[in-house]
Amino acid sequence: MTRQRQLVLEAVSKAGRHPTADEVYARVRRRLPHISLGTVYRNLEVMAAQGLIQKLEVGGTQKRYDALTDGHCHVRCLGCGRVEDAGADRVGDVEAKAAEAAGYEVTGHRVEFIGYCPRCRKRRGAAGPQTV
Amino acid sequence: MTRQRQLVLEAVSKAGRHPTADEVYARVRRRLPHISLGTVYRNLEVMAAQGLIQKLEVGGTQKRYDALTDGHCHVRCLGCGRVEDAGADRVGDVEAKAAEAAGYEVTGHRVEFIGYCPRCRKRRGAAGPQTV
DNA sequence: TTTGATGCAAAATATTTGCAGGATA
DNA sequence: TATCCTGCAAATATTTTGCATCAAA
Repeated sequence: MTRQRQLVLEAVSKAGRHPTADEVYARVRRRLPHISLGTVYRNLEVMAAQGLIQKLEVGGTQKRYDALTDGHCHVRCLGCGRVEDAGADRVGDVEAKAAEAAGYEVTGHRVEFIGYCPRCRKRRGAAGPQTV
Repeated sequence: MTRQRQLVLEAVSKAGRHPTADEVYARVRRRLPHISLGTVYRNLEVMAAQGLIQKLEVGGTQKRYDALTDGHCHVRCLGCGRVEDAGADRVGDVEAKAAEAAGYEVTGHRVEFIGYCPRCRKRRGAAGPQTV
């Protein structure tokens, strides 16, 4: 755990609203002006693999990172692209639950399951689940 | 509806498993060798805006396109990246429903709601929902 | 003739990687 | 010393855009 990695982790936690890599980069540079974007990406990748943070990929052109690693839901705004948390993991009536979240006008939702297809299940041994 | 657009639409339908833009490009080129990748992207964009197809953005580095425009669920393989359909729109017990789907070993799921945040709701008038 | 679509190439965006040097154990 | 990490720069990968031309209404 180098100083760089420590600061990247802190930035992801403190940035709050699911920062993108360049938001993390900007935040870390306030304290470590010479850190490189490559280092930020590498550390985000390493910590996501360790489960310290979560890689989101919720749509839009950039990936986002999250300090909360449980599988909670998100709301994404079609207007400005912001992503916010949206309640419990297990969802009953998804649309209704979503509507509660922060006054959003919900136009839809998307559920994606993640795992291994039959072919990949055979191919891999006891390897742990990869990051998303 | 030009011949190019027609063929792009056909390619998305026939490719079946949520093709990426370059898969669509490759497929259309079999019948129209001089079509450009730019044209493919432009037509995918136009048709997604019209609701003829759906832009998926389910994670990974590339966007995917789908001829089915209802909000069904997907399973994505962490090993090979493939994306498949996974049952009904409204999900009761998401993990269980997903497990049914095509023998996947499901390691998690992700729910994303899409819509407009309070600020953007104010800003926009009667404009229809944008594509995802 | 006006409008919109195309092909091509270049630009923009986001992320990854090679490499030489540096820090750490 | 051996190992892992860094900064920098260059390379990749994906998507978008400018522009001259083309096709159709």
